[in-house]
Amino acid sequence: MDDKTMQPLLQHMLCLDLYAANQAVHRVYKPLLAPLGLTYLQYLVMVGLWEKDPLSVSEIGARLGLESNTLTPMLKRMEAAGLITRRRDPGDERRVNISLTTEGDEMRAAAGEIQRCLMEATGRSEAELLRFQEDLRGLIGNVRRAADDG
Amino acid sequence: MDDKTMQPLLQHMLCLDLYAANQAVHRVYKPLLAPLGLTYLQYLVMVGLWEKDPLSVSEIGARLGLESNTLTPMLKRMEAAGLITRRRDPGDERRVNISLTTEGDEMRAAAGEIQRCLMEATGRSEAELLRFQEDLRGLIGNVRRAADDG
DNA sequence: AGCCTTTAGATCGTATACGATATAATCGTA
DNA sequence: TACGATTATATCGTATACGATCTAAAGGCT
Repeated sequence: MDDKTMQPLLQHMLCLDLYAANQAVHRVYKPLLAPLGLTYLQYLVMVGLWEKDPLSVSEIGARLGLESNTLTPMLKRMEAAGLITRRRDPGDERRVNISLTTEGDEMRAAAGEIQRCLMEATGRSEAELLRFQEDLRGLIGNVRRAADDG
Repeated sequence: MDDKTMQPLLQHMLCLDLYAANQAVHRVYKPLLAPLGLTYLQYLVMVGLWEKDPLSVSEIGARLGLESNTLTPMLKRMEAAGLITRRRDPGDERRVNISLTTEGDEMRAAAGEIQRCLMEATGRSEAELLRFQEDLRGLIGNVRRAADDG
């Protein structure tokens, strides 16, 4: 086994493909979200709020794998854009409840079409995507456990 | 079909899983790379240079899907850290050749072990990972084509 | 009640990302 | 050979990410 095979070749690295896949998906979303004035991450927050409203900052963080250091500035931008409101929870003053404004709620109508575009962009059937997603989630679980242990 | 099924549920969104997968891998790498003083992205650049040296900025960009607006500042940081050198190509003064310093080249030795840790973190066999990677690359290709067309 | 710990957000500094734009070098072609 | 188009990199502004640290509120325990 020579030097070449001992080192991680870029073309063999799964991490790079995950990086590239995420980037590619991000790039499909951007032009679809631009007319709504939403970034990719902001869209993911909106999807969460369309499911359940209100959500605390940490509840949003649990869904997206992010913490207040990333979320607080972004949520302030979304508040300034008139998409959401931020209010201290009366029952627990540590928590900040995030709610959709009327304007934010009305964007929900555009989301179905965006999701359809994404499905189509993958060139896969719904069944294929579900199988792939299941595989991906198993891998995520393993990697997260490894990160927490190590 | 009610409102709920018309909207993209967060738990069904593949994009979120790709986002989470990338994040999880990133988090496994970080502590492994910290002793080397490398960020995740800087590591990916180093891997490229361990394969071929020198590389131009755009050659690195083609491998990582990034452009000079991201790479130039990062490469300057790597230069300041003594990992690489940046020199204009004498044959084409538009190009900037990136080369490893002796210190940068010597880090190569640590890369094999890091790669092994990552493989292990996935909890998958090499064959399983290759199959998954092939699937992922197919999906990336489709999504990129969709992004370029649309 | 007093006090220690935990929890939820916020802040700061640094490092990606990327659209838009600028600049200089090279190329193509009339 | 002049000159518009293209190419390679750099710069700027804004938006993520995240480790480290701070503050305030809540919880637990004596």
